[in-house]
Amino acid sequence: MAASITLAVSTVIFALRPHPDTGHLALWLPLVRRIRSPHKGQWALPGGPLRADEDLAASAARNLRDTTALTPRYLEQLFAFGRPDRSDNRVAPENRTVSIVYWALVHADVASAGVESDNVHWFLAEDVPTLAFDHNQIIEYALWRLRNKMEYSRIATAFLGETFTLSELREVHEVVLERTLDPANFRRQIETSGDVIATDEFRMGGRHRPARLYRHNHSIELADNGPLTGR
Amino acid sequence: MAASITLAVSTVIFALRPHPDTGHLALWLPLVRRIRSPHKGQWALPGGPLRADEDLAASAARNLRDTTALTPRYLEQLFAFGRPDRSDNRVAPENRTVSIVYWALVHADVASAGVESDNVHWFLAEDVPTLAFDHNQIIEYALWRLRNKMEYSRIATAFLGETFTLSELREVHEVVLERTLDPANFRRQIETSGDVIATDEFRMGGRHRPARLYRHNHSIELADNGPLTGR
DNA sequence: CCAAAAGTGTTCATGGTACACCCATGG
DNA sequence: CCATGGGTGTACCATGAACACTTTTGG
Repeated sequence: MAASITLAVSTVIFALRPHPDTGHLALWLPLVRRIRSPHKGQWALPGGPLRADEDLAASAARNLRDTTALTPRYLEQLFAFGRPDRSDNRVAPENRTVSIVYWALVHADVASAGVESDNVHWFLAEDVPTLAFDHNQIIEYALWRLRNKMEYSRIATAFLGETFTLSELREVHEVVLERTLDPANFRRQIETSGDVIATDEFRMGGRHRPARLYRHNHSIELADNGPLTGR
Repeated sequence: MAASITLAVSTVIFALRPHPDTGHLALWLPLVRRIRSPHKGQWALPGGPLRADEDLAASAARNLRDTTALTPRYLEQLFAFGRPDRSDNRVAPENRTVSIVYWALVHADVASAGVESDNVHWFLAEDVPTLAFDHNQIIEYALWRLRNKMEYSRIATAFLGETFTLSELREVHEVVLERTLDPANFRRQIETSGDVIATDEFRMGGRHRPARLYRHNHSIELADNGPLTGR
């Protein structure tokens, strides 16, 4: 029997939701339970074979929609993983899988939290179990890319709604980067970057001065991917 | 007949050699002539199908060795290109190819220049002809990544031999970035980065003060690819 | 001595960091 | 009134850009 190579697309999906213990925002990601061998029953990244007439990014977006019922606010190719031994398939060792992995940011509102089922579960990024295949390493790499991009692009707004306060935007940075940021300096950096636009509205209700709402500047791409923009 | 997806690996290979007109260094890359349909006779990136038991990076290195008889000084995955229509194959429209593209830097010494044949030819990066498939766009993207990485990593040394002067290193940056750099400031930036180590030797022979030779610091990776290092 | 590149010193602008301080709201 | 986060001002420091200047070779 001839050896065959299967091409699959998987997606690492990130969202911010409150931490169950502290109540502060935390990074979450959804995983799916494998329903067949190999690694049947283990948790894994959402994904599946690339369809015959489907673009790579479209396949990632479809997997994302199927598992979370959400639309990605940001979607980018992460890496193609193809070590011959990564499938670890004792059943058919002459077959291997090459996975083209995307990573996505979604805005997880309350509604989307209810999409969980027995086979789909959201995990804290800091508390991911042992996964099928090399998916733990893939998530590590996706986290590294997310943190890198958080520092020199405007992807943070993808976690938020249409309008947001600068405190909310700062909290996104703080949660992802795992360090506190000076509110005064953060404000100035964001304001001079031109990435956000001030509105006339304010977030009222706190026991403190109302915070101005901003919206993000749609005329600027979330991240500069050079000649690949829009691909 | 069922639709099938072919998985191929291609490589964008960069080297620096003198420009035929000006004599200054310039960016070159080797292309191969396609010997079969589609696009038979046109120039294209070196590459081919992934072998059954071959790692992705190993496949790229093999393509590189076959076309240039060289070993890559730097090799990194660029992107996976998979638009369903990118093959433009009128013969078998139900088949498509997904290409995982790598990019490489090689040190092109005199010997390697003789490896050209009727089916392998080095082109100036600024003067690449119309290529098969979407390979022109792929090269544009590889150039963008090369220029980006040149500014915040130490890949420039991959173009040079074991020892080099700071002028030579600066010229690599200048040619790739297409702008001149202040020699005094460049020197200080490189020296404080710790990327290179001064030797006791000097490059003699010019009608000017001899230049100290440096070698690169092997204890630092050429580029920080995070958890993917060594993969 | 001159030309040319190697190498050093100094100044200035910019951008980030630390932190003091005032503002506006709810309670 | 107080507590709390929103928002402003300012001083300091590190980094990089610009450029004058000295050094060492070959011719």
